[in-house]
Amino acid sequence: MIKMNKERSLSKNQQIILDLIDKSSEPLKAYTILFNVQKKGIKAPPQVYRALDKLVEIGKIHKIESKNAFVACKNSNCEISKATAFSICESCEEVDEVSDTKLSKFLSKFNDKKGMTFKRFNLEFFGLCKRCKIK
Amino acid sequence: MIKMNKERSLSKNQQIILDLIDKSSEPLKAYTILFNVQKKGIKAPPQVYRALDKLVEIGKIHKIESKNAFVACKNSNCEISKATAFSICESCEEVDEVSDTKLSKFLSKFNDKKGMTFKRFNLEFFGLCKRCKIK
DNA sequence: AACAGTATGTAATAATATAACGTTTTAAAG
DNA sequence: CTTTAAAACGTTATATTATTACATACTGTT
Ligand SMILES: [Zn+2]
Ligand SMILES: [Zn+2]
Ligand SMILES: [Zn+2]
Ligand SMILES: [Zn+2]
Repeated sequence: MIKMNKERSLSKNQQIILDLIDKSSEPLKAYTILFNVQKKGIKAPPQVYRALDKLVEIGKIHKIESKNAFVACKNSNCEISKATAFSICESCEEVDEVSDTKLSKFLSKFNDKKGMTFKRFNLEFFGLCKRCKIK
Repeated sequence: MIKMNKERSLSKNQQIILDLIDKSSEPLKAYTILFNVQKKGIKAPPQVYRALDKLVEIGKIHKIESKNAFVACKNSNCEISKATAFSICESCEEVDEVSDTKLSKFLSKFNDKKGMTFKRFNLEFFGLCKRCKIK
């Protein structure tokens, strides 16, 4: 069985939730999402979490683990959720997806001494953004 | 109780919880810890979380963000919670602290294009460990 | 039409984490 | 030895994040 459809079409709930995350300037938490889509008929946590799981799986969004929050992938050529890196400002909480070829190459090629095979990584940098440094 | 160097001495609860994490072969979750120290008089979540927060702060343990679990630092020369990297087996869930000079140098020197100053990073690699690859 | 896979709606509950108190211990200064 | 401030403690309640379980409906393929 070969799957050919490259451009999977999203389901209704998936699209609603992706739209919300996409237009947000900051990472959104699951229950913030829930609150904001209740008027569209998504009323319960499992509906949100199921859509989030799928969107993460297909690489449309990423989870910021240290914040339990979700951002849209800004990086259309980013390998599907396999190699993610973020910069997080500890003052204003701004989150950006880092896309740096050297960085992702270095990490994708990185080999463990213990013979482990890496299929995926997630990297979170913390610090102060340009604006917050000035203050 | 031995403390001969100028290291900060831990409080009673901190020591109990560090001991438990230290002798565990796997990351421990907060409520697993709570359950296991109740016989020692630690009865409520805040007691556990307070000790965990402090232990993370002083670098004795690290939080595995993708698992909401805690491991002891195996790397006595690791910069205090500033530069952490872990390998996580997706099959057996084994977690190891990666200590690789090239990796930590590369990441500590990494500079954002947007002018952000990084003070800290956390990296989590996912894949299959040696044993799980064979199966 | 039959089937398999995916998605949905809903209720209940589990798991993770913090707020808000007041009290006690610790360590350092006077 | 007192005073004092910071850190740690104990306790109750509550907030936040995430999953289980089950019944139903939609999707595309044979
Ligand atoms: Zn991305
Ligand atoms: Zn900032
Ligand atoms: Zn360490
Ligand atoms: Zn394994």
